[in-house]
Order: sequence, then C-alpha cells, then structure tokens
Amino acid sequence: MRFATWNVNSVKARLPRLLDWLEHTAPDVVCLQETKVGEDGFPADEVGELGYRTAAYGQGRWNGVALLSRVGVEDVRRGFPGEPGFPDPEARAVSAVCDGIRFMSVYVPNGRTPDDPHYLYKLEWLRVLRDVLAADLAAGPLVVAGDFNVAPADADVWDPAVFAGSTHVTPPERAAIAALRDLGLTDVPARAMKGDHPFTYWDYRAGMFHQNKGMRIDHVYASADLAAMVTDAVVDREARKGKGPSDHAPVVVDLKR
DNA sequence: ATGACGTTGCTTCAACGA
Repeated sequence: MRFATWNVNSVKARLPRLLDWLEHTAPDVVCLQETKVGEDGFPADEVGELGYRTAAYGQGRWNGVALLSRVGVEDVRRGFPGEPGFPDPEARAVSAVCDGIRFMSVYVPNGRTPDDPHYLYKLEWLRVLRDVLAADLAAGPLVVAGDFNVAPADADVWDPAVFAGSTHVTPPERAAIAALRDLGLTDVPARAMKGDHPFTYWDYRAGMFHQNKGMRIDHVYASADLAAMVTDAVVDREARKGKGPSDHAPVVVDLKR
C-alpha cells in the first residue's frame, strides 16, 4: 500500500498539479490539507475519474481537509469530539477507514505568535486531539498524517537561530507532539530526495526553496503495527518545483502488509 | 531592511499563512 499527505494550499488552484501527481504517484490513500473549499466545491468528480473516492471537510476560504482513497472510505468522521474552535470549530481534521486502516488528515492551527490567542488554541487543539487518538489507537491500525505546524527538533528548521522566539519550535508545541508519540504513535521519518534535510515546507518568498531553507512540519504518525511494515518514505520535492506549486511538498509512504 | 509570495473573496486591498 502507498499513502501520502500533502498540504496543497488550495485544492482548486492546485487541481491540475494534483491530478498529474495522482497519476504519476498512484497512492492508494491521500491526506490533503488546506483545501480551502467547502465540501460542495471539492473536485470529487475530477479525482473520481482517477478512481478515488473523497471524504472532504471544508468551510470555504480557510483551512479544509480531505481524504482521497481508491481502497474504500468507510466511517467518515469530520472534526472530533470536544474539538476547540477559534472561536468556532474549523475544518482541520477528517478521518475514515480505508482498507482496514483508519486514516486521519490533520491541519494543526498555526499559532501565529507565542503571545497570540491562536497559540493557546493550537496547544489546546493538540491536547484534545491526543485524547481522541488514544481512543482511535485502541480501536485498530491508525495513521495520522498532515501539516502539524511544529518542527519537532532544531534539525527540522533550516536555521534554528532564525526561529528563536517563533511558533513551530517552542517547547510547549514540541511537548504536545511528543505526547502524541507517547501514545504509541511512531514518527515515520521520510528521507529527502536531495540533500540531508527532509524539509516539507519552503516559504514562497526570497527563493527559499532553491536555497533549501525549509522546515519539516508535515508528519506521518503510525501505530506500531503499521510503522513496522513501512518499506520507504520520501519527501516528494519534485512536486514543489516548477510553475504554480504548493509551498508544501507531499510525503509519500510505502508499506508492505 | 520585519520585505519577499500566493490564495481567497460580499475583492480592487486585507487576512492569513509559518
């Protein structure tokens, strides 16, 4: 089985690239984030022509997540119980069972700055997510993948000094991610296609991608049974190249069951 | 140098992103 996660930064703007990438990468399941479209506007017909069924959760202009699967989509859950809002709940998590595995696509709140209320929202969102995932883990095989908006270690940003005092690297954010790992979720480390740093995000501005000044903030966490079956995981930096890319690259995981 | 770039929408600039 091959699955992937990708923050597409608008599924409408990225549709031609998404369809091309689906054809060439041929994943069985895809976790999408920042679709920026309501459920009615999601291009389900277009991905359907490639054999994918869709479970979308969207709200329009901001956020939005989805699952694409060509191995079935059952028991779809939009959001999760007790999910915090800002102030209202946002479209940041969707999960479904695909071929016996529960996949959850997550778009963790950004946090903006450490002194912003959005930062406390981010930490609370991750805290409640942890409790939800504990229950999901008890129920069976689980993959939680998406844009976590946290760089778990200093090596996950191109220059730690630049990020001092910023979100994405603070100890409370890193502790919130570590708490997910402590549940028994295993970080599936993706290799870089080029260079030593498997970054998944590069700012559009100032040629950051071409200088490889990026961040590793998109992650795949898997239950231990699945993590043991992983045969390869890679950041598809090819998808970040060229005209009209997302600012995130997909992470593609292969596992042999 | 606190900028740069890209997407969205009750657009003609502001909000947001990380």
